[in-house]
Amino acid sequence: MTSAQMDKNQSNSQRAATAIRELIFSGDLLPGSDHLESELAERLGMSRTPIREAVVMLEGQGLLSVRPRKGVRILPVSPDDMRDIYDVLTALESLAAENAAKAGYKDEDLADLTDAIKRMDSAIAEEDRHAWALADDDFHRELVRLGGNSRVDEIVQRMSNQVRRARWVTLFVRPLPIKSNEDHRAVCEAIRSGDADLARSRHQQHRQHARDVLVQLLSGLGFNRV
Amino acid sequence: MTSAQMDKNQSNSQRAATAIRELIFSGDLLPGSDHLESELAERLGMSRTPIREAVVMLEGQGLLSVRPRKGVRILPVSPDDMRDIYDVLTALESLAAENAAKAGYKDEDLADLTDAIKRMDSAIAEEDRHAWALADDDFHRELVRLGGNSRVDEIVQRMSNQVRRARWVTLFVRPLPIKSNEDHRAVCEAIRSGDADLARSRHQQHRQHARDVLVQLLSGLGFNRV
DNA sequence: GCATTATTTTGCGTATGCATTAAATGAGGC
DNA sequence: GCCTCATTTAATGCATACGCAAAATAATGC
Repeated sequence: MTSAQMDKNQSNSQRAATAIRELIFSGDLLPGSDHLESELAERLGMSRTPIREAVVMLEGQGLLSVRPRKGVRILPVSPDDMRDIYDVLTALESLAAENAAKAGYKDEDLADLTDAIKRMDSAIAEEDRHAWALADDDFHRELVRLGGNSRVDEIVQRMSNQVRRARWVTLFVRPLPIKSNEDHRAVCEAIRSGDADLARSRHQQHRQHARDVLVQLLSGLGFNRV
Repeated sequence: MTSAQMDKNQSNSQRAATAIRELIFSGDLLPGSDHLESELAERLGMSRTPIREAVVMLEGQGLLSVRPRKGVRILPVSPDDMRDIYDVLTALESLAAENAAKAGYKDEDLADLTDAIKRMDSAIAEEDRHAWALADDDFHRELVRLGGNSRVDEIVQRMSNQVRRARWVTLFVRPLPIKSNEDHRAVCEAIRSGDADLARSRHQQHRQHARDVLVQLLSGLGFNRV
């Protein structure tokens, strides 16, 4: 899982950034925990300098905060945070859906999107939640890409990363997301037919529902942070 | 204008970040220009280390990009970029307006908002475009604050910074924004009366109009970058 | 025994030097 | 005259070192 391959031509700072990100997502660095720069440096086998740069980057992405003399703190994500993040995702992905519908894509342009839907279908048929999650990610990423707004792309990516930590809750506690696929298909169809309003509203509804389910779940199960 | 006051207890990295930001906004560092780290270090009277950290931060905010051996490039903002940015602002500020309306604020909570509107009114009466711009900024910032979503707040701030560079175009070339104030008042009223849908749709319309005017202006005047 | 001060420890911010490597320059062949 | 390859130049990425300030610990007075 930890794909720590030595990509030759990228800086140690970048390697450090992705490595620390991985450590956070994998749960190796728990939310709320503190870590000294020197500790991370030793752990990743480099000096403090690239670690610091990585930490500055990750702080900008909202994954951690540097607290002088207390180490960097891995930021927890509360249910309220999750609601905020989902609201941003809802707004921006809906915008992407709308713009994608306006762009007049042909069927071949939507190949990746329909493929992702297909994979979600078969994943549901086999009750393979992990495969479903991967395909779902692909769907959303491709949708945003089709939206053609690079800043939306970037922000959505950032927010998705923060949600990813609660993935195992969304995956294994909630019921199999069957209705979800109807939504995906509807959004895709609206894009194909160029109905921007429908694409937007349908995706918005889809995301809002997902948000409600997740927040309810997290609060109900007593998670105050993830 | 260059408020380079020596705030005693903040790091040089942070000072460097704000200083470089100022240099960009003030036009001292022109869009598209390249600057060596050592040059910036000397200019700000510190070593390269804090400069590098500042540069990493600003790169994360989309203001510049580090291009190894070519120096940091101040990123230009094309009309297309401007459209993308305005679309993000539209989506997120509309969300904020909606949430603000749902929050059930009392009149006193909306004091800052109405105050900003008042200042815009008098600024228009006196044809003081600079004062209007300041009040307009305040209005939008306060609106987003009332939305109560910290991530929306952060992202909007970031995007607004990028727009700010084209401010002089929006300010002095376009006609006096009289209609703009009607919009602001309507949004404020919708929030007061708790009409979330109206608040959202009205603000969306307001922003989309602003976007169209600006993009048209920039393209028409032959600005390919700002 | 507790509070308060003195001392030590320790983590961070920054400066500096060096090795790496991309760009620039020059030499030589065509 | 122009293209190719070797050489030089120089900016960066990184490691290291050091001083300072905050936290932790010990010591002293009450």
